[in-house]
Amino acid sequence: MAGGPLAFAGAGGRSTLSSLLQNQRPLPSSSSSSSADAFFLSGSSPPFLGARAMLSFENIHGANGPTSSIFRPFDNDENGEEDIDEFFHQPEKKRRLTANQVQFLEKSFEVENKLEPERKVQLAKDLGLQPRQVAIWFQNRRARWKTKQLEKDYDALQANYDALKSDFENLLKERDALESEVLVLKDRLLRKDKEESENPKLPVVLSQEPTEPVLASSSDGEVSEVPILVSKQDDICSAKSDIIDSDSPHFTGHSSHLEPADSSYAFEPEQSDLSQDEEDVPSKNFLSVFPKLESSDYQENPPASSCHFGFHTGDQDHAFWSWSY
DNA sequence: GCGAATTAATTGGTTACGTCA
DNA sequence: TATGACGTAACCAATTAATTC
Repeated sequence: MAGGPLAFAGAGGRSTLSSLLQNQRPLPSSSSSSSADAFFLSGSSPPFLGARAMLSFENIHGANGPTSSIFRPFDNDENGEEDIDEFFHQPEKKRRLTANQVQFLEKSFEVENKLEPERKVQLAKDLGLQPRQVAIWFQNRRARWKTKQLEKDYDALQANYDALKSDFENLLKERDALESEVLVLKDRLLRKDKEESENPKLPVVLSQEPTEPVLASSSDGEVSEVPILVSKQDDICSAKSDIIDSDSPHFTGHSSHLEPADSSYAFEPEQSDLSQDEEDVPSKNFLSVFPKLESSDYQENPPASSCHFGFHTGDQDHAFWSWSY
């Protein structure tokens, strides 16, 4: 950002001798004796060359009317001293650049918004301006460009923010919907558990001797296999829900029937499960339990049916295996 | 005539570079 | 040769003031 040797010259307000020499605008308020001294002592071009050059350009392009009397003294040596004095008391008027000058500068700015010294001099020459004026124009033009750029950036950021906000709100709505769905499903499971607990059949099946429940008799004495299997699977599902939701009041009761092989890790999600989507959490969590359980003696006797969960139930293992087949 | 917007120019500060002791 | 002081130029942000609308 800092100015290098290739940067353009004379834009600063530093009160060095060279900058004073470059200061071509003897405004009444700023025309100090130092600048005048610099002018007279240096013996170089008058510090008013800028305005003069501007007017000369205007004369060339016929933009701003007749030549100002200000510059007659510099063109006429006859009464120069008197006119110089008149010049010093002439109020300086800021002249706007002509449309042609601005257009030329704009095109140049589009090519490169930094101004090398050679380019500055060339532009000044082409436009009939002081190099300092060209430098100032580029400086102001960069400032305007930066302001517009900031506005653009702000708009872009605002749009980005709005889009993200909208996405976030949609996600919140989606989350709320999913939470509602989870509540409905939980409620359904609880009701199911309640119905099962009120129905004496199902708990009895699980608490019976292993060999008997396989083909348990119904209350009317008929042997029925299918209903029992279905009931057991339903019960497993209930257990599943209890595992998921250990806060459930039914959890303790069922845990006596479906005691995990090793409770120290049975409810511990596998590492890989931690990164899973929360979608369908219950089933995933539920399934994630059983690979752990496989590490027990269950692994030595691979099940033939999906109902073999390998719960470490001690003597009751027989009941499961019998039931499984 | 007046106020707002635009813009040329100034001011003051910072930084990079060259020179010199 | 390395280094610090100094001068110079370029740059920027903020501001002023003339001009235009």
